Amino acid sequence: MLNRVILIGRLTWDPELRYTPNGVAVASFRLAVDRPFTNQQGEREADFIDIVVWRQQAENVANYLKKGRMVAVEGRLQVRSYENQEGRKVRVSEVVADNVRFLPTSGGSGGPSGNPAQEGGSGFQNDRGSSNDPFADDGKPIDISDDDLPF
Amino acid sequence: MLNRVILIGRLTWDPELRYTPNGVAVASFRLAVDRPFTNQQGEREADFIDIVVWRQQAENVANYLKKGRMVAVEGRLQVRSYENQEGRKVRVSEVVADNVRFLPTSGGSGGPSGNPAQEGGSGFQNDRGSSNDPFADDGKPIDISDDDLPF
Amino acid sequence: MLNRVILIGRLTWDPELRYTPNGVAVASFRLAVDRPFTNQQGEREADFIDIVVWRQQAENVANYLKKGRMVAVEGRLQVRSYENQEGRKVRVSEVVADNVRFLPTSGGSGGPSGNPAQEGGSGFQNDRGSSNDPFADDGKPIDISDDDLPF
Amino acid sequence: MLNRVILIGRLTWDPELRYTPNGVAVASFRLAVDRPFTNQQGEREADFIDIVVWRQQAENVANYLKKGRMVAVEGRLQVRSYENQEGRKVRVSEVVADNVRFLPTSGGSGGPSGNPAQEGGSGFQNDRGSSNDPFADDGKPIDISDDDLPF
DNA sequence: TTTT
DNA sequence: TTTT
Repeated sequence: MLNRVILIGRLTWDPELRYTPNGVAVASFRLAVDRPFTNQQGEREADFIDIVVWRQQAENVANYLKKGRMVAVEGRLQVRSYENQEGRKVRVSEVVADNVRFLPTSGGSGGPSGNPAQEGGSGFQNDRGSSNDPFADDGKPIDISDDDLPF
Repeated sequence: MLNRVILIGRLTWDPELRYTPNGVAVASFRLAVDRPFTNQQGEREADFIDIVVWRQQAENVANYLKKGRMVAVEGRLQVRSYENQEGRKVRVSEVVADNVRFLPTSGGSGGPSGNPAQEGGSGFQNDRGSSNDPFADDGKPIDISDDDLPF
Repeated sequence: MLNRVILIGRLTWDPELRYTPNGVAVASFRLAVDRPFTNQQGEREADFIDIVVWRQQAENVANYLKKGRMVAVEGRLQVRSYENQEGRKVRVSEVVADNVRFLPTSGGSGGPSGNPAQEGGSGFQNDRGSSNDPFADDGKPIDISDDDLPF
Repeated sequence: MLNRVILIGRLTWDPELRYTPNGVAVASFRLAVDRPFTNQQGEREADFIDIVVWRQQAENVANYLKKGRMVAVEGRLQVRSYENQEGRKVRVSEVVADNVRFLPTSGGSGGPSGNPAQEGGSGFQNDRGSSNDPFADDGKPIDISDDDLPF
């Protein structure tokens, strides 16, 4: 009923382009997506996720993406099932993308491109002037309080 | 019951950092998120979306992000409502982020960082070899066919 | 560059259907989406989020949805800005839906429809047989261990 | 770097509950998620997606969910890889859920629970009154026009 | 075959 | 093993 996947990761190798008998382009590539935590050995692992993309975006992917490039992918998770030569059922999972956004691969301006290590917050209170709400397009002074804490 | 927002965009100005009376850090910034289509004048518009982030990530955002930097944001859409000085009800919408990923801002290696213009596909069929399924880790030859077209 | 919103909530009133001068249908409704936590008074609040949907789905929404019905909505967050009669800039946020799924409103079979209260886990270990991986379609015995803990 | 999956589907069988050696609960189940289109034979297929959930939510899932129940799942897509007894590399994909919402299974009030069939829109223009913007909490009359069409 |  |  609803099936949505959004990923940001890097291509583990160059994309592969093929065509259906009717001439419809389909590109496939594998994405390394870093896990948000480290394992018990303190190493950061990744999930290696197969992506399929069709038609014009397949051509773009094949023409412009290379191993190591970073992309954002939107799509749905598809699971295909078949029997292999030994009669074993094999399940293949892949993300069928309807949107692949090419992202810059290494930063030029503006500081580090990765997230900084998690360090402790200062805990000091900001002594600021009249308006506490940077989004207020209206006169009301809104004081932020610990009531607003979302977690 | 379920409320999930995922955005990629650029900061329209430097983030602002404040603290609650209890010393909890909260950062806010505005994101320009390009729309996926052009308007009737052929111009690409953007949505300007306010983001709020708390605690350690607020400190990181304030320390490392600047106007123009690109980020991926995950969070929930929050709508607050209040009466302004003229007694009008004002609604404020913002994304309360639980995850802000810093992205590289401009590409070095590996080709263009934006998506290429949408041009027509070739329509020619690929003369491909033995394996039709780039993901197959098994012997079965799978022919892609137009049956697999997802849209 | 990427803008995706996914919501599950209930309509706060019946949808409203209108048409553009060119006869294109557009439906709008407001969704109450419960927050995932309670406020400091122990009450569960909700975000009230405006949804817009176009064309055929607008007609379906107008024909079949009523106040109180539960839906899943996929779309993008749009922020429009204009000046009101007093010359104040007003920002309007809404989710432009490309997919509205109608969900059953109250449970028949199979137990409670809401989530149960959070109670403590038992902590007892399961004494089971050979295969530890319910998804294994292969012979390898996979032992789950605390290494697999994702959080 | 970013890995988010959101699904709505039905359990294909009762969930299975296990515990790690340290007594941490882990539940697993399979979800049938209908595809948004029909295949060339006009049949609606589904993807069968494995879900894993940990700790307290695992206990809740095991206690309250049964085959056929509808749920919304939020999580990340995980791909594990191992060698089976024949020395073949097997890849296992599953969604590690951090949020499982129980949904009502069959509708009581309020009309049909599935989406209606896609029929043609009327194309007639609405003869509407004073307010054009159902969301306007302000004086400005906003005329919707075909410029607003998002797709 | 596994990205940075 | 495959939901409605």
